[in-house]
Amino acid sequence: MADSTENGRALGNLIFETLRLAGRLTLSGDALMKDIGLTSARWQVIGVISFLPSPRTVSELARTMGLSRQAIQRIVNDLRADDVVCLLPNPSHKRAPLVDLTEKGRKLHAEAELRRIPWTETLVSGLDGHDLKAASSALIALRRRLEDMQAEA
Amino acid sequence: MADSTENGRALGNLIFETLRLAGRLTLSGDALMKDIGLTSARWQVIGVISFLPSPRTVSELARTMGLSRQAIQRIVNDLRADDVVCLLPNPSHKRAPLVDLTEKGRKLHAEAELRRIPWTETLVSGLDGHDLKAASSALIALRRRLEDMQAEA
DNA sequence: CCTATTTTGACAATGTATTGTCATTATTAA
DNA sequence: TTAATAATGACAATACATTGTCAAAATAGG
Repeated sequence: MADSTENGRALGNLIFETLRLAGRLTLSGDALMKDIGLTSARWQVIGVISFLPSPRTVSELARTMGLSRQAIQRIVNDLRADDVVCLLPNPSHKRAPLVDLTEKGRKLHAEAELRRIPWTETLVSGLDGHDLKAASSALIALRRRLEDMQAEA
Repeated sequence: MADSTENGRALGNLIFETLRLAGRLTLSGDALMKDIGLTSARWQVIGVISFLPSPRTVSELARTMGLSRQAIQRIVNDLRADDVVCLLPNPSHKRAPLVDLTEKGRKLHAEAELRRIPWTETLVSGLDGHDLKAASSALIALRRRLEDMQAEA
C-alpha cells in the first residue's frame, strides 16, 4: 500500500486483518454451533438477547449489534419460526414487539455457552490479556471514528 | 459474558468488536467507492490484484484474501463482465487462467487510491501508531490460532 | 508411465446483509 | 390539538459468501 504516512500503512494493515479475522470468526462460529442448529448470525442474535437485561425490539437489537434492522428482522423471523424466540407485546409501541427467548431458546443458548466457553479458553491461551484489551480499544476507537464520519455525511 | 477467566472475557469483547468494525468498514468502503461503481468486495479484489507483483489465479487470490475461491470467482466474473479485469492464459495450468487488470481496471484502481488515501489519513488522525500495530499483531495471532484449530479438525 | 490424490472452474442451494420503498405508528414541534 | 418528522415492520431487489457437487486438469507417488 502506498500511503503517505507510516500510520496510514499501519491502519491499512489493521483494516485488512480485521476483515480477514471477521471472516475466520464467522467460519469458526458456524462450525462450532453447527450440530445444535445455530449459525454465527443466529448465535449472535441469541447472545445479545440473552445478554441484555430485558427484551428489546428488533430495531434496538440491530442498533446494539451495528447491523441494519432488516438483517435482524430476518434472523428474528427465522428464529421465531423455529420457536427459539417469541414476541411480547410492547406497551409503549403497538407495532414494535419485544423479542424474548422461549424456553427452547434459553436451552439453546445454554448449549451454545457450553461450547463457546472452552472454545474461548483454548483460543485465548498464548495470547496476552493486555494485548487483547489494547486491540479492543483500538478497534472501538476506529469504529467510532467511522461512525462519526458516516453521521456527518 | 460469563467466561471463566478475565482473558476469556477480553477475547469475547475483542471478537464482538472485530465483527462490529468489519461491518462498519464494509459500509464505509461501499460509500467511499460508490460513485466510481465499486463495492467493498470488488475494491478489495482489485486492490489485491494490484498489490501482487504478477497476475494470479482465482484460487491464489482467494487464498491470499482468506475467502473461498467461489466467492472470488463470482467477483472476478462480474469484474470481467465490466471489463475491469481480464484473463491471461496460464502456461502452467490450462484451466486456471491468470487474472489481470485491464487498462480500465488500472484507471479504476488509481481512482480508488485517490479516495482511499485521504480517507485513511482522516481516519488515522488521533489514533496511536503503536496501538494500531499492536492491534494488528493481536488480530493476526488470533486468526492464526483459528486457522490452526480449523486445520486440525 | 500410470494411478491416486489434489486442485480448479462451474453450477446450485443456502444463509447473510445491504439499500430502497411503503404504510403505519410514535414523537416532536408549532 | 394538530401537523410535520422520525421510527418501525414488511417486502423486494441486489450483493456477498458459504457449502456441496461435478468434471477436467495438474501433481505426487509408486
